[in-house]
Amino acid sequence: MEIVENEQTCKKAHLAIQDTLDVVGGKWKLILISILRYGPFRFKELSREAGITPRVLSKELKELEMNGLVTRTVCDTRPITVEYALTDYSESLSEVIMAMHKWGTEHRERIKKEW
Amino acid sequence: MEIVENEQTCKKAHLAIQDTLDVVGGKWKLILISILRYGPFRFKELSREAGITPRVLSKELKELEMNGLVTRTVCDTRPITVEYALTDYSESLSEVIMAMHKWGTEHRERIKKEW
DNA sequence: TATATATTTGTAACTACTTACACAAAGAAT
DNA sequence: ATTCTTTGTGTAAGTAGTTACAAATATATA
Repeated sequence: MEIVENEQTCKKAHLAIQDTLDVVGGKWKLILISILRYGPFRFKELSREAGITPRVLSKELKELEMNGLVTRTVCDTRPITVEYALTDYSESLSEVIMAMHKWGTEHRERIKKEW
Repeated sequence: MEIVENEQTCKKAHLAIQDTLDVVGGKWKLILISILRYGPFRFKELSREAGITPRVLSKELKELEMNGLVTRTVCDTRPITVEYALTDYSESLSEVIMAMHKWGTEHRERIKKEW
């Protein structure tokens, strides 16, 4: 019985990871969220900061908006500008972001020391 | 000066995230690691458990091995079997894995309650 | 009138990722 | 001799992700 239970726990575990990846997986979403943690950005600023083409940025932001992680606000300026900001809900991702930030930093240090 | 400092911090932050994604980003690596946390798996078991084709599994495991996260052990059985296991270093990813596991679980709950 | 701005979208090309399928090795079982 | 096993690899085909480029919109400036 132990083995079966463990198997089911294992399956549940990676389904949970899968759920997360479905929302913030891919090449850009976590990068964009980590940038927006520093404040709202306009479309072009985000594009430049992340090094992402407008075509893809537009698609990624739409998906983040649909998942309730980002808001899109049209500003009444000439020409019109659009501001993207994180939602309160996106705060729930802070542990994920911080853990990845920490690991990336430490891993880079480790690689450096190897040589 | 504040703005410039903030800009640099922001850039550093998403470079760290990028470093992490370079190692464990993509569709499969975090899934595989989360499975291997339940113990060593043989090639075919991993393939079945993750729902990944042999062709891709082989490539992913090689990359994980190159980055010091997984070991590959050939067992002296007939026919030969190969066991894959996590390294000690992979333990450093536990915060990332656990944070994603937690978020995925809670996000699924949230979605369920919406309806 | 001509030009410039910011935020997209449309199209086509290109690259990367993933799958499907067959097959190789090497001994074991029938 | 034939078939089965596990762990892969090779090839080709298909799907998804990304880029480059042009253009639309609406308005301001020269």
